[in-house]
Amino acid sequence: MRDTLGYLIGNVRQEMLDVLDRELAPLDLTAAQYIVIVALASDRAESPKDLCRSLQYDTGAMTRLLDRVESKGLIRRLADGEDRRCVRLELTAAGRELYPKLLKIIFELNNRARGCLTKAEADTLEKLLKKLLEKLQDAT
Amino acid sequence: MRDTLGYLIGNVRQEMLDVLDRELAPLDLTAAQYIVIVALASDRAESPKDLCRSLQYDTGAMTRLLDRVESKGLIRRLADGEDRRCVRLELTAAGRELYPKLLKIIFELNNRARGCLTKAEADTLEKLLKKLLEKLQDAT
DNA sequence: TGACAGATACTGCCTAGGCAGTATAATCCC
DNA sequence: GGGATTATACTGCCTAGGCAGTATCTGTCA
Repeated sequence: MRDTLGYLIGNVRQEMLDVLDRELAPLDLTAAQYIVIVALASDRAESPKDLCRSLQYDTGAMTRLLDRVESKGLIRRLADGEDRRCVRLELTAAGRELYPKLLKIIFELNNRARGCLTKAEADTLEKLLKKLLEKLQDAT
Repeated sequence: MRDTLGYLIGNVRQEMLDVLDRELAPLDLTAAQYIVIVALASDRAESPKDLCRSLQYDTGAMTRLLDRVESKGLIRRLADGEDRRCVRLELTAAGRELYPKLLKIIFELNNRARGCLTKAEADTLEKLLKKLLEKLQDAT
């Protein structure tokens, strides 16, 4: 039972998430909020719609997540000139300032995890996870 | 970024959790609740204390999780004769009935995941996840 | 014995995600 | 053009987990 892939993956994720939350705490950010900042800063999203799609996130949950990030003064909601249903998101100066720090944290967390294994093992793990993810998504 | 171990693991977990929730829905159970039933039925816990320890779960969250499971008539809270701070948990008949069905679901989910890979790959993945989990936990 | 430390379960308050329903806007199609 | 469908963001209600504080109980040790 404890050897189940689901069990192992769940626990590894929890360990990594704990580390991430600890790194983010001094910045007064949570793991969920950090993803929003990174997605906006790296130009991979500029609206709630984009975020929901790329993160496969519930739209209701996203509304509230953005409320929290906005109330911290890290993003702004603007009207979309083209489509009045949409909201356009913009990082504030404070939000932009966080980005390099967040990149550093991601980078170090990844290194820390990979450092638990040999280079060959880490590469193999990455390859197997990618394959598993792909096949699981296909099955849907 | 999307090649990060953390990102991959998070996504694989989400996919597996989605499948699990879909399997459990007909039984009117969630993933969190199913773990409680299995732990009690397999004699790996008989109190909130045991559950919190083995699942590394917050005691407040556990109280409320048990509330929900109890309100579904699957478990009972009893007084512990030895230590009056403690609560003893017991499956009801309805709770016990679920157990074999849950085992089947776990078994099939694990097979489904492993079936996405070759036998050798699945074994390697399991081994690497175990190693990673162990090292990460040591680092704490 | 009696104060004190620790354990146990619980509560309140926070973040977080999912689902269903709603209001508004855009688009499609007749 | 106008009605139906779809898209977008949002709200309410649910489950869920973490942290801090509390009441009660156990065990220790001075």
